[in-house]
Amino acid sequence: MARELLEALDQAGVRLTGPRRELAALIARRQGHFTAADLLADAEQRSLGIGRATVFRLLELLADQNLVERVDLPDGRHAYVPCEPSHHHHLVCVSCGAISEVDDCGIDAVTAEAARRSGFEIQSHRLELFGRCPRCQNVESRQ
Amino acid sequence: MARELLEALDQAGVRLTGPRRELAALIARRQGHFTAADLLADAEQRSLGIGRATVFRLLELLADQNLVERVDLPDGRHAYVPCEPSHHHHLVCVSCGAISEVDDCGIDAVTAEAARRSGFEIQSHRLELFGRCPRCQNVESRQ
DNA sequence: ACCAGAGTTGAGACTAAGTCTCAATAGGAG
DNA sequence: CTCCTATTGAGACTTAGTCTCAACTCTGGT
Repeated sequence: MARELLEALDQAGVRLTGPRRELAALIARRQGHFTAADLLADAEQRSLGIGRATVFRLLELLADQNLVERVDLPDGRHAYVPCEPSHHHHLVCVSCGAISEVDDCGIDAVTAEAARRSGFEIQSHRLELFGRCPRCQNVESRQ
Repeated sequence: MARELLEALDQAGVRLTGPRRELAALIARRQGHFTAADLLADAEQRSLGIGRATVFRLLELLADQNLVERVDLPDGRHAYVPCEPSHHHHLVCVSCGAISEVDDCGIDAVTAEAARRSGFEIQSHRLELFGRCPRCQNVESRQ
């Protein structure tokens, strides 16, 4: 998956530098969401000597390319989720942080209805679903 | 509207102190969303001598009572919206910040479908719609 | 293989957002 | 009115993110 990220960055016309390769690898080995601080900690732990600014800059780049999406967790923190560049939404497991992608199953009808009632011209929307993933449900029911 | 906030706080069993009354009034006179910094600036401008911590504490209280909802703006900032305590979503005008409430017109079907497909047990969701309110549409079309 | 120059980098200062602590204060129940 | 406790403001502190700048390193052209 690190490869995909790098290819997409290459497509975007930016340089494939050492730090970017390393960060791409770190992102790839993470599952579910992660925060900028997580990435920074990973890099630090491996003594990669990557600066704070570089991490934020890469995340911004990836977000611009829709390779990563910013998700606002219920507790107010910001997390990032590596994902497909197409429009979709996320299901976030509140126990383990696993992420599942959801495509637009009917949300457009909801936004259209809201637009009709309110008179707003809707430009974008954000839907985030929080719950427990199948694995965490199993773990809990076994206890 | 300040009165409603205070009554609700009273119901919640907390003290109706001076700072809380003043902040409630400030919130009431704001339209649309506002950030903690906005409130703080309001208070400062009027030399109310209200501390930063008090503002955040009140917002937390109000959020607990669902009298105010936290909205994550597209630019990543956190804003608050005074609103009805029932479950609903917000339409945010990206030009002027006006807020309109939207009740659940069909979103439950979407979450149910997402749950079915993914196996997640969905506990909560957040839907935010961004666009231009009727007034801002008019203003722009007149220019 | 080399070079030049533009894009990128890390360090660290800086800002903004939010939390925490603690002594002083002020609601409000009785 | 009194007393107890919730609440307060100040300010230190933490965390998230941005900015600047000199040094470095990709990469396309030769």
